[in-house]
Amino acid sequence: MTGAGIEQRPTQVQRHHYPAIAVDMIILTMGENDLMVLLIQRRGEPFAGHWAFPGGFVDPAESLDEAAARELREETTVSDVYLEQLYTFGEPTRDPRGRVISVAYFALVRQPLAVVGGDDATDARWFPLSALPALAFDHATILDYALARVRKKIEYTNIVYSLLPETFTLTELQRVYEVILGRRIDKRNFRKKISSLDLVAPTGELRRDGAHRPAKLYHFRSREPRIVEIF
Amino acid sequence: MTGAGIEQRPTQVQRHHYPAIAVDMIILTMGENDLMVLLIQRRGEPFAGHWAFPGGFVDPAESLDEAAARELREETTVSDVYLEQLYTFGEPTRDPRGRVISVAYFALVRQPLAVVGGDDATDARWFPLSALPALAFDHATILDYALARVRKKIEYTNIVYSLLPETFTLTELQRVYEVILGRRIDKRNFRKKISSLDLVAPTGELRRDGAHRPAKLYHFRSREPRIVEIF
DNA sequence: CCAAAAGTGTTGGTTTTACACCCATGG
DNA sequence: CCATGGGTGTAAAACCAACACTTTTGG
Repeated sequence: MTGAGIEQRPTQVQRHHYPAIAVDMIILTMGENDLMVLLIQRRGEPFAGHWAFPGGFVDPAESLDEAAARELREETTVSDVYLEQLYTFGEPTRDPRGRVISVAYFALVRQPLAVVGGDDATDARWFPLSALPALAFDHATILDYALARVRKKIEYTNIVYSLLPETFTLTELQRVYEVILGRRIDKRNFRKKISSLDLVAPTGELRRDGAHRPAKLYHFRSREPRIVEIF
Repeated sequence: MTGAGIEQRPTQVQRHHYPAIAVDMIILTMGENDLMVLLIQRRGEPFAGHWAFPGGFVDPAESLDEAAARELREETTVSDVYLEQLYTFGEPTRDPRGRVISVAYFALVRQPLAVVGGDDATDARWFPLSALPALAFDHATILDYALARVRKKIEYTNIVYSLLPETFTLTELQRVYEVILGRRIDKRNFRKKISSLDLVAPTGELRRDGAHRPAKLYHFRSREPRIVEIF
């Protein structure tokens, strides 16, 4: 054994054999019929041509949350983002170049957020979950974690606000739940539930689009994350 | 910016400015009227005399899970433990000696597990949550995370099995839920719920202790972690 | 006038909560 | 025979799931 107990940490932090620490960002948004995830195509080895989550190393003076927020800013224009630490992946062999421990974060962002042009023309694209390309490293596993977390969390918090624009229709709201939970929801039951929770309020506006009755627009009463039992 | 995108990792992992990676173990067990947490008293600075979670650095060749399991073995004799990664804490200043990123794990263990005599007479003790000593570093924050996770998780999984001996009474089982959730539960409703879930089965034995009707003993049908909606 | 999506209530079944007394034992 | 904790059922309320038609509009 190597000496248990935090009290046995060296007085000065040593300078070798330490793994590198990266953050990887699972950035999700709503597509038409699917969640979309932002991926970057790798040019060099290993995994050249495969797609990976945006991410990068943690700077010496920044916290993990700050590193994640920075990486997010570098990829998208942010507003009303929901950002949460997901899990830390540290298999010794997950990066063939050397030991890299990755603290994964997931972010839920509003759709119209343009992908920021990579500073070096890296090819960044949104992919629907139903048509993912080959992922680099252990990123397929990481994505599984992220989706499990989001599916669970959407049921007992109000974080859907981060996936919707300022105003939206109840049908659009319902669609978000259906896409993430992967099942149809009864329209009447859904509206009854939502209105009993006081999460949203009508703006008074209508949206008219197409040959049918216009839809009332709603907005979230609060865009702060909050625990609310929804399903 | 420092160069976004995982594809820009250096070909060889560099050897400096990397933080140290530790695991910290929040080891919980059932006490009489409270959850208990295992703590180790620090001798040296910083935080001399304060108490801290057991933990230590991650070895170059081991995964995070392996490091956590090793630290757990070094502190307790293990059997039927539930072990799960909790969260990663990486504030740059959380350890005054230098940057240490701590991947926290929590473990739920059976009570009679003796604390292994520290290899160097470190003072390790169980503390009830209601009477904690001063904690070192950011360990009070970490404990809050752990408790929130355990409280949530106990409601939708069967992980209580890890806190109870092979056989137990329904009253003992109920007590675990009451202590962790911090509220009283109606005995009849609790038994109705538990028996509807098929989590436990009677062994046929009775336990007689004291001047009252003996209690039927039960055991868990399965001691594998499983998702079960309990409350 | 037709097609399309928006909007709206009721009923039956299930689940949850509240609540009080008898049982078996040891001393 | 008494004190102790073990064990059991029922009724009301809340919640959830299933289900179909009318409204408003644009073309």
